[in-house]
Amino acid sequence: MPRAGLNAEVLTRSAAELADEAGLAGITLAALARRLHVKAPSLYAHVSGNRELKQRVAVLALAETADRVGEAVAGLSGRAALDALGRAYRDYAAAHPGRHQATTLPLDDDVARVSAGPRHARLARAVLRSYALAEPEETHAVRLLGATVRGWTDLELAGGFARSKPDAEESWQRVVDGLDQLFTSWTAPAP
Amino acid sequence: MPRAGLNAEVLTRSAAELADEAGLAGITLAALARRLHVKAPSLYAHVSGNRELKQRVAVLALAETADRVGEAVAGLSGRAALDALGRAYRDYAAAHPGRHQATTLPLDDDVARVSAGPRHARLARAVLRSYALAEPEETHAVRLLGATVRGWTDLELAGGFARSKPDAEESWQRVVDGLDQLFTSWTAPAP
DNA sequence: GCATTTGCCTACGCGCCGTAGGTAGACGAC
DNA sequence: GTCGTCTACCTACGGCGCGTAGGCAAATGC
Repeated sequence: MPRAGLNAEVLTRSAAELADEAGLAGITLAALARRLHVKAPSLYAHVSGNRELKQRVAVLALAETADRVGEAVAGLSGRAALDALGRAYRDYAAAHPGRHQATTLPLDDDVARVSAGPRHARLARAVLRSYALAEPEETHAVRLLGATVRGWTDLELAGGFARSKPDAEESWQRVVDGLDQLFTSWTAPAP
Repeated sequence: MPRAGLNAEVLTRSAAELADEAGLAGITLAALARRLHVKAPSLYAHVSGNRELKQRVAVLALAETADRVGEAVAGLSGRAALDALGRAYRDYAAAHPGRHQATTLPLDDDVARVSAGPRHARLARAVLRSYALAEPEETHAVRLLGATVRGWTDLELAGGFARSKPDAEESWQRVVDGLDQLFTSWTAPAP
């Protein structure tokens, strides 16, 4: 029998494709083995099990989104940067629903440490830089932006906007307008 | 053997407790049967299977949150209503993480129709009424509010704010300030 | 008190998980 | 080149959750 040339990297990429086709729950050692024309127990030589596999997909997805967001916002500031950042997240989730779902898994601490999570925070901060908010206000703004983009993406992916009237895209533009306006006039807390 | 007095209602409540203790994936016919001191196949007399069980928990959770939010915002308007609405969601998710998670399941169309989903939309609309936005701007604002609250809740539950410096509560207050300010000065789109 | 309905049971087959232990391909030593 | 050694992949197995089939006994109707 020839060797299949497996390793954790190949398994992770294949598992990510599986997730995009069949959802996060579709990440299964058995399904992965079928896809790679290998028997399931062989996979345990490369990953410790189902849990690790999913975490690896999550880490991959976080890195890929960070890459895309980074490219999307490069050279932009203000409203255009907000739009580009949100759009990058939305587009990635639409193109790779399974990976996006993996993104919402709670990561083990040691995994989280090597993930692109902090990069996402830095990207949001970079986008907000043009609004020149002083700390701790910038952190509050980063959190608002993060929550809104994430919530929007999840709702859109779940079809929450598909059945009601105004187009999701139209609403998105107004939301970006709103956030831009808000960050522009963001003030320190009332005493 | 005495009868256990099971029905779909009892099963759903028990499954919801199970979810809060062990996560959404902890909703298992086998675990539910153990908890009810019954054998697993007996449960199929009351629910069609695992999928229906989870959907029932989701419907229950949606109804419970809508109840809480409704009580929380009663008699309030403006910033206080925004704060109360968000807090009701956050508190519910913190107290019932499994049920909250169930809330994010995509529901079958017929299940969605009998769920409290529309009630949530009406509550958001009611909270925004005091800002007197004309359509379609109110719808955009409802979506922004929904996305932000949902994203915030998920991030907080996932521990996203626990490891970094400013308190989640402090940020939340500033976010509510921001949303209040935004909705107050919300304008029609530039031509 | 008997028939029917209904609730819970045992028995079973399937699929996925993860472990144990075996075998054969790749690879360096000489 | 042949001989270990390592490593990649294998078969075999036990465990558990799902869901179906079919049986018996408790509740219910007449």
